[in-house]
Amino acid sequence: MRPQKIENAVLLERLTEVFRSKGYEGSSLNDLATSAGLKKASLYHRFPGGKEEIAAAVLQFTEVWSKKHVEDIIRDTKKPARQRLQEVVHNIDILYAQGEKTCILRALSTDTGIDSLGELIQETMNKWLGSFAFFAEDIGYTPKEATQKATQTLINIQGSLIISKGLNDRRIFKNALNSITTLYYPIT
Amino acid sequence: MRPQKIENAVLLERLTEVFRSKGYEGSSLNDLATSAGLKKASLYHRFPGGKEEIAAAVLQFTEVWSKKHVEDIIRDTKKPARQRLQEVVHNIDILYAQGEKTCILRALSTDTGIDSLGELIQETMNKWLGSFAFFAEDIGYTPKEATQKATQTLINIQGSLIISKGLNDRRIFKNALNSITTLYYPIT
DNA sequence: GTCTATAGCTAGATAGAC
DNA sequence: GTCTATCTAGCTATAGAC
Repeated sequence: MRPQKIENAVLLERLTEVFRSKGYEGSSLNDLATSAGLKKASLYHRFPGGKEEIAAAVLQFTEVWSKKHVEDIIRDTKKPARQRLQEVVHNIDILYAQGEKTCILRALSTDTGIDSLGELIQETMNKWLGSFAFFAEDIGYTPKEATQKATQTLINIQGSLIISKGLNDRRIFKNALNSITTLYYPIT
Repeated sequence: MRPQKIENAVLLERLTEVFRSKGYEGSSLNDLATSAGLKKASLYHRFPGGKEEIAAAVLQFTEVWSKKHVEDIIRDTKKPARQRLQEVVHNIDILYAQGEKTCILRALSTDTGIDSLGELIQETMNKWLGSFAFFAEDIGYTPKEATQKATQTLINIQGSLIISKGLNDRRIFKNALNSITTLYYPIT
């Protein structure tokens, strides 16, 4: 029972970064271990299920982050609506480092062929969708409109991240983030 | 000088499918060779540069496809504008198999670390962007508006592919494709 | 809990027969 | 041009010392 060299939250953050930038197959256990500041065997001690379990843990960690920085904020009806949206958009901006970093859900959605990962991805995406739809209904849109706006929000985020990186122009991500606000509060 | 077992275009189509579904690192040379109906060594004969050259060839093949099925059509001012847009949207629907298949540009944009691939991806995305912007200007939008609409078009396509797959709901892709038309021809 | 050492395998890549 | 056979390096994963 030695002391843990790296705290769990920090460990998961570091592991997330590796998967994010290299994808599932592109991230070797050596990559993961090195970035974490541990040796391969130590990673296996923490995650006996190996790479698959690490990826699952990373996705669960993402879900926890999302609950705190997206869901809980946007559903907190005690705060003014506009402020809630603004805060969440700001957190998303930080999450993706102004468009520099890709989405972990996307990075782990290709290849693999591991069903459990797909389910975790779907779970988190659904929670984002539900949260934005809740928000839209809260400020007066019909359920149908709300779902449409929430869907468009996710599309704008994911799409702009890809186009931003592909065209190597981070302004595209920035503009897309701004467009989220006008999606809910149109300039008439 | 034996006869070629598989024609070049067919070969590239098959190789594209592998990279598309498994990504760069996730696609082994055995995967690629098997799907192509050749042995590894034969692939090396066709692509001496190995996996990297195969990926580059696949991206160039994509560029040729795009010129024929997107650029040339949407820029053909002899045809009515609405019809051109409709044809291109239809081709995109087929390209992504109604949202079932991912984008090869996206699949090859993660990991790798091979600069030349990123440049090819950027090239193709830029051509799509330029084509849709040309179209928007052609039907009366200002250059600035045109660029915005073209960008939003690419965002909607890429974003809806990801969200569609992530939430396992192909209607999201279908709706996004429909929204492209209203983006250029708003229902006032 | 972390480490070194290593097993067993598959990856990308090449040599040479036909 | 395609194939079988093979090399080496890197992969995932485990055993066992501390």
